[in-house]
Amino acid sequence: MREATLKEIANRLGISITTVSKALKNYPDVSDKTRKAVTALAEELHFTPNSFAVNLRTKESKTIGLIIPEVVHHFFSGVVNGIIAEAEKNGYLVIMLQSNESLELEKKQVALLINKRVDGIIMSLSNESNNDAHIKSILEKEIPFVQFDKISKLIPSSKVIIDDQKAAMEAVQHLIDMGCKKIAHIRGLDNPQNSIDRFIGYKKALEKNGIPFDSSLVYSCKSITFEQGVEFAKQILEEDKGIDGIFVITDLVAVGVLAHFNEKGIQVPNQIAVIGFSNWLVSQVITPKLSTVDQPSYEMGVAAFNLLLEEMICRKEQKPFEAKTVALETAIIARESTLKK
Amino acid sequence: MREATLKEIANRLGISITTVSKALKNYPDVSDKTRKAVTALAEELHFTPNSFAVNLRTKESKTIGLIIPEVVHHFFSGVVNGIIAEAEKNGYLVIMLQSNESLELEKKQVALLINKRVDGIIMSLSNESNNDAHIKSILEKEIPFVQFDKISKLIPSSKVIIDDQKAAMEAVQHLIDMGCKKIAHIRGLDNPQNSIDRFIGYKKALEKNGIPFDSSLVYSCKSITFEQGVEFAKQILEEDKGIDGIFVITDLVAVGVLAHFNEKGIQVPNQIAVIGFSNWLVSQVITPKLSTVDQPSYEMGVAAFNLLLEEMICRKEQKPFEAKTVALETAIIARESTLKK
DNA sequence: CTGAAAGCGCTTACAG
DNA sequence: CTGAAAGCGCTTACAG
Repeated sequence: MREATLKEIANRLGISITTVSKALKNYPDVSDKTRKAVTALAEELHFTPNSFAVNLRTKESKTIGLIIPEVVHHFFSGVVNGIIAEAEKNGYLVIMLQSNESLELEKKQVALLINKRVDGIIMSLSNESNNDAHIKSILEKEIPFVQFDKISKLIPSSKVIIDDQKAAMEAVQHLIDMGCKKIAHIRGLDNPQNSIDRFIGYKKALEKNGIPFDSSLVYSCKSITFEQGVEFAKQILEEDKGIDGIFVITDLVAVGVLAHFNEKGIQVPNQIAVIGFSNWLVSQVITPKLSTVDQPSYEMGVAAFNLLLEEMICRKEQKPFEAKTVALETAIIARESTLKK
Repeated sequence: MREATLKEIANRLGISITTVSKALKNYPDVSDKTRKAVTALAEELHFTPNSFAVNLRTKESKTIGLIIPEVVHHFFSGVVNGIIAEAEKNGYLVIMLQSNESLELEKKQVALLINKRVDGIIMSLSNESNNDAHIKSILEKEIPFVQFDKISKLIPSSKVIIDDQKAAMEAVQHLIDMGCKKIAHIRGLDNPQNSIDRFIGYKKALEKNGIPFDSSLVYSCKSITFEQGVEFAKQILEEDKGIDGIFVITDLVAVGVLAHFNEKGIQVPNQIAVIGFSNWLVSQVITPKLSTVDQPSYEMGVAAFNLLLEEMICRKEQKPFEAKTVALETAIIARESTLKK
């Protein structure tokens, strides 16, 4: 089946392509009669404008690029949802790419998106990535660009983040409010900013409550896994330091802690309370249900797209654009693992 | 920064656009000297062909569309990974859209992709979707089309599936092998093919083992949720029919069953064994660890893209194309919830 | 109110 | 080996 074109409609109606185009775009300088004839025939032929031609003329693709380290994480799929939905609402489609935490791949993918001439790029950096040339090339070409979650502070673009320090402080405060006196922290890897910030938040909360910081109560993950949680739980029981609350870097690890405590018959939260971070699905279906910090992933996606849209509009209208950083609110979700009876 | 064009290169070098184009595309009828001059200048100017113009000329976008019900599911993110990676390897980019299980949205999204003139579409249907007009319109326009996972048999397109009947049979056989005598099935919604096939597999396994089918042992989900699993677990205990094994449509629901059994002190698997389907992350971190059926999600994505590529090539070369169905192997993952002591 | 014309940036059949 | 020309399908400034 051949696709209908403006030309075909024009020929059939014995009018010019110009007039057909105007009629379909509701330009005011077309007679009602002509407009009706055109729209009727367009409908009949299932005419839709050839987007390749439109792109070429308007120099816009109404498509944006999205690069993330991995969708598999529950958090990222939430963000992806938000971006795609908000983009669709605004007439944009989203090309998705995954760097799999590889700087090499990430560079190639940025080049692909630039060649594709997407109208903008949203990105969460791979762990290896920082202020590299490929990112600079985006900014140099003045392609609208937004970073989210795993960002580089060195790159002057709009950003969407959460306040990890504050969120961690609130989590630890929650444990304190529940009556915990000796609170351990299972922290993340050394490098990532959010791991560092959550650790700082933990310390600040202790300080604020006049609890002395004790570095022997901090356990550093070698990997972010269920098994790592089991291991530290075991260690904590063996050491028997009187710990009565644990703030864990992320839910997956916290679930490992709970699994071991369950096995050993430790009463959670009455003997030891546990709070995680991220509000994964798994935290709601584990027994006891895990208290955690909710990151608004969908909203993060929405915010990221809207920042991008703002920049795309500014660039198009040749107006000055100033990068913004949006920090989204997190929320403590108190469930069984901290609500003492 | 203005983008370099063929015209600019031609002007600077005092040759024709035609020759520049040919030189860059390694046509044989260009002198070595000219070719070198062209490639050198192209490099210097960071020339990349304007993809909008290329699309218009070649009538190809080197972009495919992907519609899935939800990325949040661990299974779908695996498939998405596979599709994106394999597409990238072959020079294609992927526009992703989510139907959120809404037929309405799905229809709009198909229209968006058609208007966008993607080179092909890969899709997993929403639960409400079947042999609807929007799908037919894809086939009528001869847009290469591949279905995966949640497919409609009525639609004559290539498909990538698992053999749900066989997988379900194996799951139930596993329960029987573990000594279960009275096996219940918590089945999925009425419409989806995989829900139907798993139910058929359940019946076949019983039949094969000479166990009479008892429709009162089949529980039909109204929604695929944790809560639904809790509810049926409660009902099963109340009815007290002597059920000693349950095959559950998917892990999320199975986890709900386990949660309720844990709460009531039911010994799993010794009193009642439970097996799920899909091998979600959550099934490995729950106590007891959930036995399940592993679906090869990444491989499914790779296979789906390759089937699509095959069709895209055939269409382009105007060769006849015949739809194929690829069925991937599943595997029983036996964990604590079925391994009786 | 209508339409001829230029042009977006490329590709390719054709002539020389 | 090189290039003029047509054309992909649209948009829009301009003339009438």
